Amino acid sequence: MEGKVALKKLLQVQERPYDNNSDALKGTEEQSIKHTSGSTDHLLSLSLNNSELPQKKQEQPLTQLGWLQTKFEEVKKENQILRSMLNQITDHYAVLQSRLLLAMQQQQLPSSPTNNDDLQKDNMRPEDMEKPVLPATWLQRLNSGDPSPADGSSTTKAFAYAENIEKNIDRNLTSCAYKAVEGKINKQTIISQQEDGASEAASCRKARVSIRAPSDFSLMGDGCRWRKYGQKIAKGNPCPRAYYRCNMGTECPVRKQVQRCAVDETVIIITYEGNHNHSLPPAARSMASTTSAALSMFLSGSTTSTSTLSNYSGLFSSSSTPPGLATFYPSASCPTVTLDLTQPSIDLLKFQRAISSNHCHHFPTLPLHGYNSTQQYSDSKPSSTMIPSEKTSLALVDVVSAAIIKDPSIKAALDAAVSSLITGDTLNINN
DNA sequence: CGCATTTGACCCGCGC
DNA sequence: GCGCGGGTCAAATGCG
Repeated sequence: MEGKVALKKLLQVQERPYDNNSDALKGTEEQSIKHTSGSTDHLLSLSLNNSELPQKKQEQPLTQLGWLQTKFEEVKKENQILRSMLNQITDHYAVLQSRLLLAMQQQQLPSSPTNNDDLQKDNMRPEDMEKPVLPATWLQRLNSGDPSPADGSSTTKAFAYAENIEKNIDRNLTSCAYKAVEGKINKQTIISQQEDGASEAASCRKARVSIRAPSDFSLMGDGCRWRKYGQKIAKGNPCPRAYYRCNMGTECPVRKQVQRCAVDETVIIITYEGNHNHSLPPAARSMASTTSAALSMFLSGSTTSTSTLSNYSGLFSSSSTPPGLATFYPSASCPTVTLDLTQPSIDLLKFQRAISSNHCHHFPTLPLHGYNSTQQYSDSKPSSTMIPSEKTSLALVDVVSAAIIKDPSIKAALDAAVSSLITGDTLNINN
């Protein structure tokens, strides 16, 4: 799974149109990365551009052989570097995935030492927290400016591109986690307002992850095959709600509902329930585009406070109230985390700090290799309005995690939604 | 003809 | 116990 995602990213290096930031492999040599199906043993192959060969081949056939051998060695080394990159990406994806899960599960461990540490982290300088952190070996290569034995340009660009990939993976994972956590925070607020938190949690049947998205979002496939098995007009919404069942795996339990928003028909609400029992295929590019665009939207704009989110009480917010980035709706039978892809932006940094500070202390053996998720994004400026208080956020993370532990189905549903989002974005890193 | 979708009937949980 | 509403089933229908 992790390997496939990482590989897909590298494959995209070869396939996607180049732009000024990611023309990683543009140059005289065109590298192609192939992999054997069902295996993590990736074969890196090379094809040489004919323009490299011209007069030498005719005028100096003997030196041509030597030149080719030299070139072959150079490319061989470069391929080794690329292979190393692939492994790095695979490892990092696994780490990021672990981090997401750990953030949800940290509640299981004692929290006393964490709080002080978290407070200390609160006092860290922003520049410390925002400094991009890459794996040691990766950083070493980037800092040395080396890796290519030839001209260095293509591989260096490849590293830059891979760095960008990593940022996007991290961004999306933490975004989704943030949304889930903030949604849970909001759930907690609502529950406390109702003074019925315990009974609500006990009555939870299945947890869901709901995604608000622009209507064109629904036109895109999300990489899964869905079979429609029902349609119903729900109370309070003239638009019918369609019920779909995942048709890919045998007896896949994942279901989704698709419905237009009652107050804004340009918005659709996709609700995922359950967890896929099969591997997900490469998502359709169109879906990836839309997902990426949606992610970009909420990653790059204004912010929403938890207190604002807590004002939501209806199943879906009305047009008169701004949609929440992540909201937890305590509906009658099941809790629903709503990820709002119709609204731009969240502040990733603070959440990343919260997550990383918590899990790092709870799981000291986690193989982070000095890596943490705090990265600096040019389009994601820290904002004090995102969360009323970072201490509040950290405390709420604990509260939230407890709810997730109480209801594991939340994680399953979140997994399904996150998988879709991540799968989609991996094909459109630099869009 | 096979498959997907539609749609009314039915089931189930919840509140009164 | 009853009614309501969400969710699911399965026969009917449509489509390629």
